[in-house]
Amino acid sequence: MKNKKNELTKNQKIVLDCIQKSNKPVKAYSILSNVSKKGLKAPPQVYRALEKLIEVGEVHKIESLNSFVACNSKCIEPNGTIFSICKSCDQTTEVSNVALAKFLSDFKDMNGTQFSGFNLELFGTCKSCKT
Amino acid sequence: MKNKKNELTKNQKIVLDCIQKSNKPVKAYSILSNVSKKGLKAPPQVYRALEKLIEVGEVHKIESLNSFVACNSKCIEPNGTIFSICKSCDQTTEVSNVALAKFLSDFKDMNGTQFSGFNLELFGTCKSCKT
DNA sequence: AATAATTTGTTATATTATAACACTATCTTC
DNA sequence: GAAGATAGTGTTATAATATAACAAATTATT
Repeated sequence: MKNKKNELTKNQKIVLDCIQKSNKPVKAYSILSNVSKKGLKAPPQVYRALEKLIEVGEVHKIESLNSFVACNSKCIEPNGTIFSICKSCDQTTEVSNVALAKFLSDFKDMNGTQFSGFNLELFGTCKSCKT
Repeated sequence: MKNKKNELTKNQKIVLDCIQKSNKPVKAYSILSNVSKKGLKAPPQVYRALEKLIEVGEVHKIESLNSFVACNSKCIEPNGTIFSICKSCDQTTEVSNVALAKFLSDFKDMNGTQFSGFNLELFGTCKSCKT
């Protein structure tokens, strides 16, 4: 069942706020230490908020970094994520490329069945790390 | 520097063999318990073998499952991996689709720079889980 | 208000992964 | 084939990531 106004709860807001304020993917325990002053003192509190935020699409997990980012653009693809990740500094940005998103969404398996979701992580070197 | 014959070492062979015998991605600690009878008794022994096997391309890590699979096909793409993962049973297969691989390899960032690598995980429901 | 569902706070513990160090084996080159 | 370099091994300890389980509090529904 939903929240009355379909809004995020206190803890979920606190965690989301923390993630949004970072310009890089954040690790769960880093979130935990950042929000401990706001009353979230144990891992489950953070992980539960993360789970919900991911479910509603406000947050994505960067699997290869075990880290979390806020959804910036309002994703162009509801069933998939595309990230560009700097191998050197972990700076990560959500890639909004219509052609790529469409290619992936439309992609079918050998039996012609469409996949229900995808996650693409592109690795490279970011601008600041190149110089 | 390489091994004399450019071969895998004993521990690397043991770990690779264990992964190849599985029809699903295997977790590091599952490998550990499977190979303990062959003398690998501590996590670092497994993780070091995995690191090398990944480096030489014999094994890939499935990030969203924290698990490892053997490279079956000899990948069509040297710099990227594409997996199809069953959401229900974790059955995973490496996808060898030339068009998709080419699309991803050729994909460029906003500045026109090619990425150096990619990992794509496609989620769906496998044949046996559908029935 | 009574019930149901969700969220919270908390403790404990499971799971995944690496640091550090002493030692051994192999490779290189002279 | 000895000396130094490189890579792999065995081991202990611990770091980092994530979840189970349960009681209490909050919010929504009737």
